[in-house]
Amino acid sequence: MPIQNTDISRIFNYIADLLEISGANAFRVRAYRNAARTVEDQSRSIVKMLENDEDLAELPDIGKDLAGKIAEIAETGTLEMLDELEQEVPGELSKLLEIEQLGPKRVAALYHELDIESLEDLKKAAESEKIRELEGFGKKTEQKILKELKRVQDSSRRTKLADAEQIVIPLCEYLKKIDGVKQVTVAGSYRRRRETVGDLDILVTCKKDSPVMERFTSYEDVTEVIAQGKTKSSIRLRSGLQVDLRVVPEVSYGAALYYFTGSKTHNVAVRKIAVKKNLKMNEYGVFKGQKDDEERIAGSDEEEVFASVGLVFIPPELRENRGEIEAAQKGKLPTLIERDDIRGDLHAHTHATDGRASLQEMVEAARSLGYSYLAITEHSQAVTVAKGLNRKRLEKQIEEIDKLTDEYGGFRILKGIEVDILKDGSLDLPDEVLKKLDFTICSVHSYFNLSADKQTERILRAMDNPCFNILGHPSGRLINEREAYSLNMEKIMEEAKERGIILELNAHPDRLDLNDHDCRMAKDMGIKIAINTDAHSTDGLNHMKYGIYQARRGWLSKDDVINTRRVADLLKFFNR
DNA sequence: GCCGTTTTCGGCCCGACTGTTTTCAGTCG
Repeated sequence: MPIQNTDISRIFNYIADLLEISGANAFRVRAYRNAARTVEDQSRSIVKMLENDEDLAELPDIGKDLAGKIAEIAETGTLEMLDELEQEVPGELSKLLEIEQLGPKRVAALYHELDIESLEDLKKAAESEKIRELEGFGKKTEQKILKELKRVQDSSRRTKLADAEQIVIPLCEYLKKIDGVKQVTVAGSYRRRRETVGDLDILVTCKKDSPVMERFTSYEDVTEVIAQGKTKSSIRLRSGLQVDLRVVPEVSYGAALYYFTGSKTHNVAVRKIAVKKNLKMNEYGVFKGQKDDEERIAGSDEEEVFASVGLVFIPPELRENRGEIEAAQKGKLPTLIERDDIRGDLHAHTHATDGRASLQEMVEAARSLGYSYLAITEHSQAVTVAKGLNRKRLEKQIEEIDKLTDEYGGFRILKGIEVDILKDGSLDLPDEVLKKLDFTICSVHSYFNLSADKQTERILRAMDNPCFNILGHPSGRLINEREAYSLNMEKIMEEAKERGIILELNAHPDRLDLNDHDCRMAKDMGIKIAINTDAHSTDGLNHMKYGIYQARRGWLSKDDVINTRRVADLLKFFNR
């Protein structure tokens, strides 16, 4: 198995943890974390870059030393320096940092004073009430640690965006109704539309005497009040999700929204620009001048904050420090795709297979969304659990669609199939019947555990078939449930580009497949994307927005996405 | 450990809340 970028970034983060616990210089620690981030954000394989003799020290936050360390990892899979570090600090201690309340200083104290080396040791010590005796600890901290240990075991998972939405919308409604509350906005990774959120950050502006904090911490869904102050409170909800509320002054609203939307690395990078311009930037605004004589030059809205450091507005989805700041400086930000750009959906099932609605119901639902086309794409016969269509049943559905099409003037029902890519790379239905369709989506639904080489080869062989139009949910991952199968995505994309094959961005909130990185890579390579809901019900068609969010995070414009086209232009992509 | 239009040393983002203190260190975002 070749060394992947994530292997390298994991090692760097791990080193940073251990260095932190060993009391190393904080900026040295940060250097490792910054480098980990840089490596993770590369859409190309670092090992390949090395093979091409590229100088890794030219990457941001990677200098001569870390470039050498990356080369060592690429060659040996590990680092001599790490072995030495582990002699000094037990590696298990890095896991203790995942416990809230425990940072490097406390972990070091637990190790030196109580010989705690693992989560298990920690639990024993807390249960026997030894931790409260340590200097800097106390009874409350000990109890919080026990609680945290339990929570980490129960679920350390992030919450899917769609699930967070279910929780946050009623909470915001509740907050808006409280006396004196003016604005309520969810910031953080939720506003950046990350596929999962760790916690929720809500900002409010309100009149001075508003009881918003008290009402927030007494919301009916609260199981724990983690902190409560005048401007900041944190609660935990029944779902386990943590929610932070910040009350901010109106003159600072834009600065606070910007600050708490993040991402952290984006904010840090922009604050560095501010420092260079002799400005100070924080959640209260952008300030000019020295401490005693400060002047606020921006803060009430985000545009103003951006402008104060010479940037145009950067959409929240792009704020990940992946080149958006440089693009904004040069005026080269992409015009991101919007929900209204979508003219139709190219992936839907009916109750002929595992869908819940009839053909007619699905078509009606698509029409009511304002679409001008909908493709029906059932599973093929190999997916027996979904009653996948064989040749005969597919031909029957083709007839049905033709009949229904006559009834719906102006709305186009496209004839498609989600045909299985079999283990050997052949397609699950004969070409003669596939040729009768407007297009095909080809997907992997079996043998997820092949080696990267074999899986890649399998898909490439399928792509050799001239009936192959769209690669469905390309990585196969299910968020929080199943990892993507091993795959050389870059190779797949190169070949897709060559053959005019479209990649799907499956909009189902459990899939969001392609992910944001891969969308960006596809765009950079000039590959077109279809954003599809894979709807199994009329409601399922509404998942389109999640696909749009992910597409925006992947820098996609209207032009990059084929189902923003009129049907006549769309069909040209299928070359039939 | 990285970085550089105050450039090879000396910086490196900044503020709120908590618990354990008795003025602040540690942690978090």
